[in-house]
Amino acid sequence: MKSDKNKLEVTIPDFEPRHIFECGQCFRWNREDDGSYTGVAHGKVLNVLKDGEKIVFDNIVEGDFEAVWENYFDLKRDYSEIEKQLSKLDETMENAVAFGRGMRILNQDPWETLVSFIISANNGVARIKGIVENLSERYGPELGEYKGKMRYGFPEASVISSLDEEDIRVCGAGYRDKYILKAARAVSGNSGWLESVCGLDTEDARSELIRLNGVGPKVSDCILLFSMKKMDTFPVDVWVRRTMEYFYLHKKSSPEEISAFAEAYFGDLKGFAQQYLFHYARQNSIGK
DNA sequence: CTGCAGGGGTAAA
DNA sequence: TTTACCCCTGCA
Repeated sequence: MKSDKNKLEVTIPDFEPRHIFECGQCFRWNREDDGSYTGVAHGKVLNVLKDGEKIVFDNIVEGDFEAVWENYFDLKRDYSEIEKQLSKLDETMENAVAFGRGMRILNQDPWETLVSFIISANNGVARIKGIVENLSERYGPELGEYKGKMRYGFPEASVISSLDEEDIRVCGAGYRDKYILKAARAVSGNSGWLESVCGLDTEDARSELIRLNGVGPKVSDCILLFSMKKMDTFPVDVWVRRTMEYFYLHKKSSPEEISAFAEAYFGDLKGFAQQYLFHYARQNSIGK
């Protein structure tokens, strides 16, 4: 590990920024001209560049690698082993893993993830990113300038709860404005509730999340997988459904049938399997 | 440039 | 089980 001021260079195996940031799990990371990515997470601005075997973290605050980023990037987990296990299942997984090698499942902030995936319903990635950015610029905290641009953190639930529907609508959220507002009021009015959901087992956490308006089976699974370390979930969206039907089920199947198959076939690794499959399918338009 | 489908689901009928 | 939903983006 080598450090400069605001810069930290670390050798990390299985770390490919493109696959981590463009596999559809996060919405606040953007590619720079030099191939690095700049993003905001947990109220911090960071730039990540892959330089051969080395990962260069820029704009990093002393101590934050251990305090924040090690967990955020899931660095304690052995992805080589996961990739090996999944690859030997069949040729599809072998291809999916080969394509997305270096992907990692992030540990994002539950509140931000909850809102982001409420927005994701019936929506494309480009627009989701725009809405999340608008919410942050209008109502989030200033985090200082980086590369000549002011950066903003995602607004707290208490801040959003004091807005009205129109304030959220102007960010481009469309009919989801009501859902976001209700979620903000539920979360800020029940202090500790969202944190307590993280502590429940997957089944119970899921039923809690689904009580929120705008959160159904798919959105709840994404929140569980991308912000609550519930790796035994298998979010079934249109891409995963098409891919699973195409490669495994060979017929039109309901999300429940697909989940059941995934449970039996991928077991404990189904969360990771989902992410490799989703990324592989979407980037290559498989099944469409 | 204008027009028009279609989108990483969900709630309500 | 089916249908409407905001509105931005992509592509005729």
